[in-house]
Amino acid sequence: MKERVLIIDGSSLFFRAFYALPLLKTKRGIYTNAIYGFIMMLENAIEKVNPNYLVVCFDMKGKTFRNDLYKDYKGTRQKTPTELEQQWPIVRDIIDKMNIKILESPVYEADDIAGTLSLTAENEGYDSILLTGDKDYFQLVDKNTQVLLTRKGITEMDIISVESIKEDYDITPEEFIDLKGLMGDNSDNIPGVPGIGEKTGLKLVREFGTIENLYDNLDKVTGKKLKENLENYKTQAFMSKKLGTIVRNVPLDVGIKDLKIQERNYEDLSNMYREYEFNTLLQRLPEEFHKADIEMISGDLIKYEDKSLDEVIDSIHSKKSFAFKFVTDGKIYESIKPIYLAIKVNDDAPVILNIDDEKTLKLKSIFEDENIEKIGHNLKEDIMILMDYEIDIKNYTYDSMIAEYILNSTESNYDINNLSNIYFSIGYMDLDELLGKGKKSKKFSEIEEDELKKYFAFYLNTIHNLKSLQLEKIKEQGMDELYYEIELPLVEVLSSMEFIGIRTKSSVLDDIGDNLDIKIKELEKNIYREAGEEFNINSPKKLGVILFEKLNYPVIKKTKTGYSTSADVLEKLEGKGEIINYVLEYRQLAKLKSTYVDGLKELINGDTGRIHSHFNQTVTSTGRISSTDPNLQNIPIRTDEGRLIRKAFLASEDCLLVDADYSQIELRVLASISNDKNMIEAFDNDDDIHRRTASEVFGVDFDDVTPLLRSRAKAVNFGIVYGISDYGLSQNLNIPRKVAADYIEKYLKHYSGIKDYMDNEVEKARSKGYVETILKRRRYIPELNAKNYNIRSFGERVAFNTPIQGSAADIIKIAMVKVYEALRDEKLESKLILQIHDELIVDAKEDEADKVKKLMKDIMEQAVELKVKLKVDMEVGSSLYDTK
DNA sequence: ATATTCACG
DNA sequence: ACGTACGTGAATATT
Repeated sequence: MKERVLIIDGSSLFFRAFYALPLLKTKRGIYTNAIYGFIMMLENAIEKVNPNYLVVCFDMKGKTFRNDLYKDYKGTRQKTPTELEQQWPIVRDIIDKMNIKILESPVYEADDIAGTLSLTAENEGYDSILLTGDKDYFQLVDKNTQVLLTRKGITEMDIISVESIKEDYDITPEEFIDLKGLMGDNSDNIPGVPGIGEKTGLKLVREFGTIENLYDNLDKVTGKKLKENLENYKTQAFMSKKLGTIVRNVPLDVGIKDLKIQERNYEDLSNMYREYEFNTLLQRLPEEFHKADIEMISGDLIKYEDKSLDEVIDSIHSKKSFAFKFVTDGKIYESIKPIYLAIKVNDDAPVILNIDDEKTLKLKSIFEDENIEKIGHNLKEDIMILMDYEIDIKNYTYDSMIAEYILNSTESNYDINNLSNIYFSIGYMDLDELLGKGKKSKKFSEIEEDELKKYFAFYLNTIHNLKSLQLEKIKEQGMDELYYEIELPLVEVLSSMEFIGIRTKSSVLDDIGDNLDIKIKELEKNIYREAGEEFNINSPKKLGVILFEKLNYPVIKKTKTGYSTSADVLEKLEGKGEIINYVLEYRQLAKLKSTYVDGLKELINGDTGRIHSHFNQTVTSTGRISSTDPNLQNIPIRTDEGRLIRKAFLASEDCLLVDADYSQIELRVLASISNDKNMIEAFDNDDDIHRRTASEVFGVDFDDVTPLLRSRAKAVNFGIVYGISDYGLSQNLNIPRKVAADYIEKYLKHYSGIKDYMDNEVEKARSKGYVETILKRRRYIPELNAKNYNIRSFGERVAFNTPIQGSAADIIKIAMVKVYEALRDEKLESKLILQIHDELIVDAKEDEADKVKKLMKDIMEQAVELKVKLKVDMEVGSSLYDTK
């Protein structure tokens, strides 16, 4: 039997796959339907044909020689949808990893290359099979050449041979060229002869064979109109035939022998199939390349060993690397004492040890050994525990939670079980499943030991399996610096901030609370009096009824469930009755009392007298840090009454708080990345940026800018960063929409670089699927492809806001790591304790304060080199109230 | 569990 | 013609 060559019309198959399947999307928001369909069709064809040689031909973008013949060739083609465009590089990558050759040409199309190869194959004594969704290929069929035509869906294919063509059409394969010359082709915009479709075309070809013969015998054609059209469109018919003829002598620098089927790169394929969630394809790979699944089935993934601490220590010394997790009883921050330590040394099965203070301290030298590598998941928890034992961890090189966050900052859950699902399409158990939820939840010490050990075996095995996958991706995406220089060292910085906390005096809060209570009671009375009845002021529903039904205030905005009573609505009703002001003030004070007085008091740690807020490194989609329990990043400052709360946050004994605040960091970042000359100049001059904006946008002299104009300009500056709309600005400033639109227009004229930047960034996001910060932190934006206008618009705003907010986050994170390291290296006792997005606060020993102040300012201003200077304002005081 | 409101950058 | 500014977390009411 002859050897077979399978020639794939890649472009045709790719389009076919895209439209045959629903728009599939990965958990990360990458579209994959065309890729998946393509690979499935490819695999099915390979299975069916069992070829010895294999090649994929693609069309390249842009004009081909056919456009020289006829300038409108393919002129009616629509622009490729971006959902498809994005899948293009990925499918090529997969074909590469399959070690299949890709052929393409800037002059010829895929069918010309395919036609040339099939002819070459025939001449050299092979059979060839052409896989395509395009009937034009029928002209290539002969006794050694068949076409595999994709039918509906992605699994069905028809075999087209000389015989089947004869049977179905009663013409020869070559005659398809003539048929096309007469019929034309809508999709390629080939004109043909008007009035001739498939039926007439076939009749003519059956009777006359070639177009040349047809025109030689035109008198024999029956039908007046038909004859007339043939006469009138003769040149067009011949040109159409030429356009429809597949070229079979394309110069190629490969022979059939070069297309021999090669061993695939299974390792890479398995990674890619996982990434794109092609589970069926993953299962078809040889066993060893979907190991986690196999491990799970065989139970290896949850298998642990029982060894003594000494045995584990010995093996760590010989292997120099281990994954670990401390198990504390109940929630980690309630009780910091570990009861178990799970350790997995290299490939060995995990060991889950019962542990106490003495045993933990026995490991001190190992954790502090620079030559022993430590890896884990959510290491912040573990580092805090180590800090409690005064163990100073060295050489931690991998945290799977952090790694996943920089690979995809929009994931909602970074638990180990979820990562296992994402990467290995297999899960074992959630923490909630192990401990139970709500009232019935258990502590770790109450869990049956085998169950607990299985869970942590799974935990550590998964960390181990994830490591190379994630680190390779990080490297590929150019994020090594972000990961190794910023995010990873930051884990220790946040551990320390959380561990140390901030001194908080509850008596100050008590006093403020008592004061608030009096005022709140008074306001309550006034509100009830105005309303003429008592009701729950805290219920927007009931308040709405009182205001908009009983008192007949005009309804300005509605929510999904009823009337909106938010502050911006109430402010528009101001001056129309005392009750509005009472409600606004009541709301403000009630918020202070419940969230900031009562809420904060609960969270002062009884042992330390300090608040240990949690700084989360994997929450925001832009790269910022978030703070919870309590949120120390939203302590009141904008109103005088709220600001008093800050008197409760104090420097430690014999200490001062040193507060360093980046001035206008987001606008500076914007000036730099947009390269807007005007805004850069403003910062170079050290101008008051809002004043300068006001002067330019409102056309007044710099010195004549009034406070009102300045504050409006300030709102415009903020609006721009957020992705402004005229409506949004008009609402914010309470001005007519037309006026707002005018402001924006003037703004973008003066800062034209910013306009260009916005457009470019959205375009980049559309073609790549993501945007990047200055440190290559990524955010994927699948919303840009949404059909819904609102969602898509959101995507556009996110596309240019994220690089700004995210780059600012990058900068302060760099500063945090450097400040932390400098304080440690200079052997200072002062500690970094807070970060509030553009602000760092150090609890400094009184005699170190000056040194700390200088060190912080220098580090922060030099954190990165932008096109504008970074400016930091410093304040020192005994409380957070005094530093502002 | 979800919606509303409001505190911050 | 559409519906409207980025990123968070906490308290409260309501389903």
